[in-house]
Amino acid sequence: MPRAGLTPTAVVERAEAVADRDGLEAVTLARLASEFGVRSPSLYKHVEGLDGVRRALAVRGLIEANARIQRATVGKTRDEALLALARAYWQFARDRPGLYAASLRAPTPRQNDVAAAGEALLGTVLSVVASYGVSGDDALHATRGLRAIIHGFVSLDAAGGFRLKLDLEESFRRLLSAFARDLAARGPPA
Amino acid sequence: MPRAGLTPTAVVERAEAVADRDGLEAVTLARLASEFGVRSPSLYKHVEGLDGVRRALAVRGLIEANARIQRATVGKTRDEALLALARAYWQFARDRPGLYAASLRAPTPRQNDVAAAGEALLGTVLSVVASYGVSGDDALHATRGLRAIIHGFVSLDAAGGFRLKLDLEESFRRLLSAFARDLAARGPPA
DNA sequence: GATCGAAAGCTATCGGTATTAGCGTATGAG
DNA sequence: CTCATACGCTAATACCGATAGCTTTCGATC
Repeated sequence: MPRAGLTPTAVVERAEAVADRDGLEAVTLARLASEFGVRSPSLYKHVEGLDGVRRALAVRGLIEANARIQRATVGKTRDEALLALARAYWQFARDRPGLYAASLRAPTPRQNDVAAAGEALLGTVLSVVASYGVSGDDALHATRGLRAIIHGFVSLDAAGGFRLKLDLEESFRRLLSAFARDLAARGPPA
Repeated sequence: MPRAGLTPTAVVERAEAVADRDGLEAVTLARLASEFGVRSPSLYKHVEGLDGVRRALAVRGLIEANARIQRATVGKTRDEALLALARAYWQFARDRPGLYAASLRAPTPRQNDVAAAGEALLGTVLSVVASYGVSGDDALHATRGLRAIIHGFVSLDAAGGFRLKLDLEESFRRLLSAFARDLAARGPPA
């Protein structure tokens, strides 16, 4: 019985591919094992069971989202940065639906790695908000609001919640611009 | 073997209780059967498998949310109605976490009952938006935005996404008032 | 009140999942 | 070349949903 050359990252990367192609529910140890031509118990030598795979997916999803957002917003401020952030996150959800879904299923970030990845993402959002010149509690309330808006819109879209023909981009733009106006009003007068 | 007196609604109501107490994942045919002192295959005489239970939960969740929102907004308009709607929905998610979660897992409302319940809820939201005097595409964009805001905020809260000490009510209020201001600006000058 | 058919709950079974225990072998370090 | 370790395996357990087909209960009808 030749070795399959499995590694933790190989398993998780395969899990990402399965999640993106066939949905997060399709990510099962049996499925992963079969894709590697291996029996499921063998996977336990590399990952901590199905929960371990899911946790790793969540972390990688958060990291990927953060990376995309940072790439998109670097050097930008205010409305330009806000729009870029929102678009980058939306695009992430569209490009990597399984990884995106996995990143949402990290309800109890007891695990340090999940918490760290989540906080990094939060920091990026906060810095965009801060570019409007708001600070302190204002900035924190605004960060919550921005997360809610983007998460709400993107997840409703991903779940097929918007069934009308009406232009989605336009809805998104309007929602963000209303938020941006409010944010600008809270910052310094100019 | 005496009859257990099962009915479709009895099964689904028990499923609601399990979902609210132990989470939606705990809603399993085996669990429901055991709660009724019955074997799992017996449930198939009353519901269409686990999928049937889930579908029924989704429908009942949407109906419950709609009922609460209608009760909360009746006789109100504009900001008063908007705030009441948002609060009622948030309260629903807090009071009935399992049923709330079930109402979100209706991604493909192919089933007529799910679609109908979803559209009824949508209609209620639309009527609140309409109270601002906006109509046509403006109203549809606004309805999408409002859904995104509320869904995003409430689901992030339900998932434990807001871990700071900062007052949640205040964050919610600010987010909604920014939206309301934009909405008022789109309506007739009144 | 007896009868009988439909409805309800049962057992048995199948296929799927995760997980653990413990075995044998391939592999690379020495 | 040896051998300890890492790796993949089989076997077994314990869940889960679902179907087939049997038995029993119950109520409508005569």
